[in-house]
Amino acid sequence: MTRTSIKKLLKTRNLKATELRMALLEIMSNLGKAVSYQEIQNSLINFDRITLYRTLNTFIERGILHKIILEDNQNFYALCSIECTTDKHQHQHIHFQCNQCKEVSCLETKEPIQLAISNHFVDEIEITASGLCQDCHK
Amino acid sequence: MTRTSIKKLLKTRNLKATELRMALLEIMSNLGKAVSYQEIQNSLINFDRITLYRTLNTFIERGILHKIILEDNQNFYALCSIECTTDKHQHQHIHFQCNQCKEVSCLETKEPIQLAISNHFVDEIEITASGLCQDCHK
DNA sequence: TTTAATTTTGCAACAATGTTGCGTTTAAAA
DNA sequence: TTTTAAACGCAACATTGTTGCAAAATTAAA
Repeated sequence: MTRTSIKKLLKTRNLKATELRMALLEIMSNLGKAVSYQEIQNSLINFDRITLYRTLNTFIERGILHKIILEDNQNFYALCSIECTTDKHQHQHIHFQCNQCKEVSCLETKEPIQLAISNHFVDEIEITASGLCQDCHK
Repeated sequence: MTRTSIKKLLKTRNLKATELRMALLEIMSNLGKAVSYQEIQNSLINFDRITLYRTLNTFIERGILHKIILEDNQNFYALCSIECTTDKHQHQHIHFQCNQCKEVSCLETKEPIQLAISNHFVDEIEITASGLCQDCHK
């Protein structure tokens, strides 16, 4: 994403284009993958961690980012597809972490994920898988 | 579980029957559901939190408990079915959290959960669902 | 029952992250 | 340029994760 398109995105979500917000979205879009909280912190320079904390939450609320929670309690963040809105995240994908390179990717599914559980009224489903990615599988 | 059967369980996993371990397993088996870390702490009296931390990890390593990680980074813990061993957790179930009463339950699936992702070699799958449980659905 | 060996505990100490309040600063509209 | 609502940055505190190590407890053996 260019700086201009990032500004546009922020405007559509009624958010001001502040320095940290711009920097965060530039990093996320440049990396083009799910990014761990650690990696986000390491990529930013001269930032305030409380502001980052609030920025991440704001972006999640406004449907710009989604959070991926993995086994070791490490949080990853990924850009939402354009369909996400302030009201609701619309993800039809699986989160996959490679056990070797530790990269996390969002894998789109062709068909909506369905899950019927007797006596339970399912609203949201989250699927996380781990194993080896193509690059790490010899 | 009776205190005797808890002691037996610990022995099969080569663990000494210490006070906190007994108390923790009594709580877990009495409640008979997935329990949040908070709730565990609140149910215990006069305990050392580092010991609890290590006890939980030990139990997970030895296949006595499994950890359930939910969206808000709240960890729940549940007793493993008898099939879990030191080497590997053998869970074929879905973790469901009710959005209203916040209870978490482990729902067994009749058939093994399968998931094929092109170019990815899936080892483990974790499925978390949220919605309303039977009691909260009017 | 007492002893011995090993495990486990409990404390200190530190790190990382979550969370809120509030005065100051900034972005963006007027 | 001025204005104003939004956002920041700092203080302050809470929770949880994590390791090392000496003391205590459990268990098996004598």
